[in-house]
Amino acid sequence: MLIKRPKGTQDLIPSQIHKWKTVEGIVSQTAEQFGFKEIRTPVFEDTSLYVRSVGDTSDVVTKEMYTVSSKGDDSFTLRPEGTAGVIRAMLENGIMNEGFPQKVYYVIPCYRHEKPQAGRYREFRQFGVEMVGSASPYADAEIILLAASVLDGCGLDNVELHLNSIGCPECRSNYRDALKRYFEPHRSELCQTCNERLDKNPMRLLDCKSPICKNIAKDAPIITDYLCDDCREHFEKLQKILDGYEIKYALDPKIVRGLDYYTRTVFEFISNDIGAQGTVCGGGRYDGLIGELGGQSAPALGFGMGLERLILTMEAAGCEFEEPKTPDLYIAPMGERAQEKSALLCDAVRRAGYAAEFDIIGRGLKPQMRYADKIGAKFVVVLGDNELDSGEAKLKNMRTGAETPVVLEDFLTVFSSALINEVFENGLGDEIADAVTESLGGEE
RNA sequence: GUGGAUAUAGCGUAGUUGGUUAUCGCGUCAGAUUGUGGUUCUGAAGACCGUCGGUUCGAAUCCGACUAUCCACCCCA
Repeated sequence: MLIKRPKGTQDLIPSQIHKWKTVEGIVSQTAEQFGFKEIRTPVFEDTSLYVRSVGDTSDVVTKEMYTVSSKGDDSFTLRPEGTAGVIRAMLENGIMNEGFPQKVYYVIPCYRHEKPQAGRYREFRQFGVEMVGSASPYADAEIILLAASVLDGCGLDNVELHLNSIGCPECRSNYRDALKRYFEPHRSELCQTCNERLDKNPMRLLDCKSPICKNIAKDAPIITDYLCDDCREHFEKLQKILDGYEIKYALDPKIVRGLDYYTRTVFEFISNDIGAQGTVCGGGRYDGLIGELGGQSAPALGFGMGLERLILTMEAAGCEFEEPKTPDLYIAPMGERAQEKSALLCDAVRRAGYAAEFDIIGRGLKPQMRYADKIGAKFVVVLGDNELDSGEAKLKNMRTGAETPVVLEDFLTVFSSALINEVFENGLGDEIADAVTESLGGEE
């Protein structure tokens, strides 16, 4: 019986990996364009870090964490999200003292013990960014613009931005009171979980899917009517900035993040093409978190983007992924003597910086040619007794079928010039030429 | 944690009211006269029909339990 992978995990196999590389490339390039630097932190952290940041009543902390105790009394938890660990690392390494703003990004696996479903895994990969030190709505806009640029760079244009402000702690307590006043008379009609929510976290009531609760919640007060002057001003300014960028968004009072640390701006990018778990990106501002974690209080914000959901969305939209690189040369030896020579030639070609392979399972010529074709080799050279004796071989261009004679002594020189010609004949030369003229601002 | 669906070679599938060597496609491997790929043709390997138990002369097919996967609730990326 074969051992199978743990529930909710997935293998990123060679035939799929180019999708990941494509997305990881877009994501990190865009982040760096915006001035964000990569950070890498441990996969596990002290359990109390998540209890304090994500919130001890949140679902993530109460029932989804992978917590282990190592020798002794320590309790560690596989990170369920990126922000807490990154902020911890920035504090611990004194990065906040190097001046504001501080901007970091990361591409990391996260772990949550949930029931797997389309777009939801127990191990999932997340691209995230955090920005510390700016309370300005321009910072909120930067973060949202960065997320939008990533989605755009992936070729996605049908992912909707939902935007809301949940205010500061003061606005929110006013709002909670208002909600309680509104829902209290309907208490007996609400579903059981909503009854509990009414006492613990009335904002969650707005999210209930039960038709009865939904109907009652329809006329409930909305948060944006309860924002204090500062919070309202911040939110309005953010909308103006986004309008200036011509970024489309929908004001959505139902966006209530499940992680406790959020304040003011919260947003989600939602796809309708990948099933029930459509939130591709979620984030917002968390001005209170750094103080909560024992640092000197500073405004901050960020987002997390689910890479598997991003890829699912791209697949649904028929987006293109980077093609995997193919070998420049395949060497087809025939016989023992030729294989020795092929090994050495292959090594020389690789040292010159090219991707090359030669037969290592002793196949006949025909299967080797098939193999060379399958792996997409650009050139093939056959080495047999004839070639070794005469010191001369034929270099075959696999796209055109043309063969050029090569003296083995000069193989590298001939091969590299053939490869350059191939790049131009194959049309890539035109692309390069176009790119050059475009960058010079020329017409044609 | 709560529902619903599904389970046949590496992948995708057929299998009629239970009947003997379990389909087909892709992929893999090998051939189609001398040492050259993509197309075509031929052939081969590859499945204890998810697991265990039951009904029956006989089960991939019917029944039960279990397991796994998928989808939805919930929650979130």
